Amino acid sequence: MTGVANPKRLPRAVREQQMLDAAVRVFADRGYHGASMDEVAELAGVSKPMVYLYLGSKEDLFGACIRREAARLMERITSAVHDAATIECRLVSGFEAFFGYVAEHKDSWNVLYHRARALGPPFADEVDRARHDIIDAVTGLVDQRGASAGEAGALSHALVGAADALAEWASRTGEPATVTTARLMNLVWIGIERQIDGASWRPASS
Amino acid sequence: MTGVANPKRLPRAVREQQMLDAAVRVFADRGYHGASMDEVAELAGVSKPMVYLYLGSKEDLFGACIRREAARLMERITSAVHDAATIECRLVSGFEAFFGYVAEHKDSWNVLYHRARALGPPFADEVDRARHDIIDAVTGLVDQRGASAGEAGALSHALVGAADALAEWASRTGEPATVTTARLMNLVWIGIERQIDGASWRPASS
DNA sequence: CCGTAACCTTACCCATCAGTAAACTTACTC
DNA sequence: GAGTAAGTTTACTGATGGGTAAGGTTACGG
Repeated sequence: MTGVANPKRLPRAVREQQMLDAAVRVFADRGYHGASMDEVAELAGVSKPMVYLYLGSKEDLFGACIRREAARLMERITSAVHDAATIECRLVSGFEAFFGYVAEHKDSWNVLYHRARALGPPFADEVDRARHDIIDAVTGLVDQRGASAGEAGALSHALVGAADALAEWASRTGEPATVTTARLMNLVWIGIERQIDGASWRPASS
Repeated sequence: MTGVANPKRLPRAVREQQMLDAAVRVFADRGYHGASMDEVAELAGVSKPMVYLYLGSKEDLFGACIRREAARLMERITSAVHDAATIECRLVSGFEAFFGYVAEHKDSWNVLYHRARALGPPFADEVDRARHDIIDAVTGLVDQRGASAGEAGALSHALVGAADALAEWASRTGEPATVTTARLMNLVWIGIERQIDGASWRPASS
């Protein structure tokens, strides 16, 4: 019983959330295959059959974790971007929200980015769909003038990838989200503007 | 016996490479915990005790895979960058080499990027060290004038992260490495130049 | 104060899989 | 063509861990 003290009987909805909290943590620490249902149950302060009763199989549990955490992340970003006028503002708000989320919910980010993405079709697809929702939103920002087909999509992927890497960096150095956002904007904003305007870099030498 | 036909006895050095080939594939497909030594042995066309005799434990085997694949990737990039004069040329050559490698050795990239990175200290450190060698090289390129402390480091992380994401994109669309490289340069080159010159973007609103 | 339903546990089964013991077979040397 | 070392296998063990059966305990409505 090293889990949080749960001396009392609790309603199902509460227990389920506790189990999901524990599961996110264990999956974040050990990965899908490395995690054991016993450990999840223990950390949740509950016996194993409870987990199976409420959340189903290990796959079901992992799926539930992914859905909950992805929804939280998405909600944070979309609500931040919601009331920003210009493209630049939306990008800045989105990045700040993202970096803030990763800093405050490392386990959640770990499960989504490191663990789920590394898995086969059942789960990687789920999280990739969420990722693509973000990328598509970015693409929409960058491609308002309907530029060349793949251009904007590739750019969005690169942008999100850069943000991922910077999030990791920032969570190690502990710098505030606004600073990290400035770094990223500093690197890519002119390139994005150029994409919006249709200009492009040409290879000079090889 | 679904593995490659190995009807004959082979010298140790050859068998070891076959085993590593098989291991890289299985680890790429299933992840460290999901992979079984039986499957590795079968795919290598050999029985399990051979794997243990030649490569040691599962951890040893995974470590050997990581080291071999990381060395291959590093060697390809460094040799490509070697004879390029300007910063711009070095970046372009490095990116092209990287995208080319990922396209041609998906399993290798998968193990290094998705599988090993998602693991705990023993392996993640190993591959992170290789990753940092690359990032440091990029930092050296970008920070030749000795700019502000963290700036160049953060930029390199973002750059490598963007490259990772684009590599994934490129491996899905199948576009040639030169095109992907142009996309990336198009996005970040001006920002990099600005970093080299010491200029910086400043948040305007929000 | 009794029933019943929601909450929760102990104790087990069995498949998978890392790792090994012991022996067999081919090739190469002297 | 004996001797031996390298290459290789079959057949096992022991632990881990997903999943379940059967039953115990608290709350709460009637």
